Amino acid sequence: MEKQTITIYDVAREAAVSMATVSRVVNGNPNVKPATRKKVLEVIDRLDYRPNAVARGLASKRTTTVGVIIPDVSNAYFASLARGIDDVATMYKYNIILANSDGDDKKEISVLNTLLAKQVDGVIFMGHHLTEEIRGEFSRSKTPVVLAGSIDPDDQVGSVNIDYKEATKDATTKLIKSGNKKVAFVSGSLLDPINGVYRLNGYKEALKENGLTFNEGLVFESEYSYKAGLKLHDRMANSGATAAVVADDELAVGLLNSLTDNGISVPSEFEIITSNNSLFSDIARPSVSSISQPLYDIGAVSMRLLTKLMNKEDIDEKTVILPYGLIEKGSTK
Amino acid sequence: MEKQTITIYDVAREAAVSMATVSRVVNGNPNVKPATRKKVLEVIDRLDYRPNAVARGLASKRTTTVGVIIPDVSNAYFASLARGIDDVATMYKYNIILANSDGDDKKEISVLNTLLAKQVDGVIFMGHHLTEEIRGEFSRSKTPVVLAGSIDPDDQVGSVNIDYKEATKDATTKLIKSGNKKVAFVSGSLLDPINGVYRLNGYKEALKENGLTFNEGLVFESEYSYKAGLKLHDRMANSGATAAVVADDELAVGLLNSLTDNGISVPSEFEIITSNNSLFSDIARPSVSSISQPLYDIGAVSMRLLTKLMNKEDIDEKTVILPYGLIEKGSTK
DNA sequence: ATGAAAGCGCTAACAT
DNA sequence: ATGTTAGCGCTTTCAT
Repeated sequence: MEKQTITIYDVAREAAVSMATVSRVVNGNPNVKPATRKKVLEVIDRLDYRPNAVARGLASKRTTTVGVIIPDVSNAYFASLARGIDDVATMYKYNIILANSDGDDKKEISVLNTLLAKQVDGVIFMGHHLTEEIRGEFSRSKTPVVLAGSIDPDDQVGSVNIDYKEATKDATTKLIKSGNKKVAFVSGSLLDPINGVYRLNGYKEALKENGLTFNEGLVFESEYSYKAGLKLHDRMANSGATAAVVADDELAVGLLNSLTDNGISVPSEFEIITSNNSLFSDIARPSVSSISQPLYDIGAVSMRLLTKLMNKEDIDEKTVILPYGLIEKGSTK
Repeated sequence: MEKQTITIYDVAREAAVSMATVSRVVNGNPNVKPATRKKVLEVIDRLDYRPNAVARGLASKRTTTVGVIIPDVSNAYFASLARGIDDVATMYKYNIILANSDGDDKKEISVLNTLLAKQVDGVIFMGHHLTEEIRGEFSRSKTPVVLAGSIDPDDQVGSVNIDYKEATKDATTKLIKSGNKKVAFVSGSLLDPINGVYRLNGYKEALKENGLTFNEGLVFESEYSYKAGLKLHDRMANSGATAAVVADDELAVGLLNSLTDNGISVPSEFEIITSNNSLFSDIARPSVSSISQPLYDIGAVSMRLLTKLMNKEDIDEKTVILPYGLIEKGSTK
């Protein structure tokens, strides 16, 4: 019992038509007489014929598959984006090949190359720091690319984000207005322009507009993890900060728990605003006030944008900025 | 500037060899004279040739792509499995097509069919209730299937899990030993054999061995979500339970927070043991004691098993049971 | 060790 | 409306 596959040819023979007609029926081409269509469909059903997408891809040069490069699916932030991407992909009859990169430059390149070898029709890239090398690969290839939740300093490819600068500015301002003179800025690598440029600038602007001077000692660069947050406590205490804007929820909750566990009361003695409004921020006690990002939508809109690019449709604006919010919960006064 | 692709033919011409030889070089076939190999590799490099995986797939009938059916990537439990799957897939030069099913029977079938149409070499399935229909599809297809964190009552396909029954029994026993006479069993749909058969039986055995009688009123069937957990409070209070074994961390933390918010002290007045030992259980205050499952490994081992199946290697045992643990944290005495 | 040639299963002109 | 016929880019016998 070998894996005997039924091909378009078998269907054509059984239905006494040409393969072209079968192909037309399968592809919904209107140029088929209803009676013929019916006959062909019956045979397809009877033979349980399933078009071979690989052959199709080779002949048509379209695979209806897009590549998704993600730092880590098991990270809640990216997983939300991925879910939005897949839902819209499905809606437009695409499948996604998901590839984890760990944000590693080399892996990103190698993964992109295998994706291109597989002839994906488009690529959605999520990452932190967009290296020159990967940007080179993007422009060398004719395959459309969209960045989801990631910034291209040169706007060469499509991208979907929120206005990180304004969001951080809002959060910082709120903290200052409530009386904090020393607000810490806690983020991931400053090499990521989202942190080092947008968020940091928003933070600085807020300080400036409120007559506070920027203090290097209040800038904390950290890994995005709960454990890293727990470790922040000592340095935070020494800095004299009484509040913090944090770029990541795990990090924020780690900081929160380490403060609380050390007898510092949040929000009365220390206020925190985080950035992703994830379940982590709701679960924590107190719950953590947060910027709210439409993560699912960022993914969904990225994929939608990519479908347009793949279709060579006219794009009004390939740099999309989605709205954000500021949710006040228990970690602010 | 059209997307002018260079093919194996271009390389063959430039290197003054046949396509067959280029193919051999690309595929690492040893039957090539070193000098020839070198010459070909130079041309490949110069022309920046990249083998077309689709053509390759059509000719060889292997796509080096596996399909992964997942209820929801944005769920931490499944995301961890997915990460393990992808890492091992990458290790063995496979890519994964990830498809969300929402655990919906219809979607599972349709997604499986598009995956098979794309000629994936294998499928990893994660789901709750394995319907007869999908099991039928599995057996009709010659494509190997492995279940990750999901049970096939008939053991027809490969699967990787922990011993849910023993784990639940251990957790329940611990709760009983610490003095609780009424321990609630909180899980997702009992239609999922993991819940309705394994976990529930483990729970019942623990009761029995400790001289307690099973009480229907202590069985809570719920959605796996934080919100659903929050809503459990009233029913839980009325049931008279003073402890609970919970099948999902979000659910457990929801229950925990609702109890705490209502003035019930955990663990002194109510004890909780959850099942996934995820970050949620660490973040919560008190942190939640938990069964620990090697989620990443379940994914990794599933994929490893699938590679063997795809390779038609001999399998010692296609039903793999991985070890679990019991981590005592703040929600138990 | 290398080449020639026949597909793989389908789409897409081009005819009719 | 339907059929014919080239490919798509590669792997894989089978020769040599």
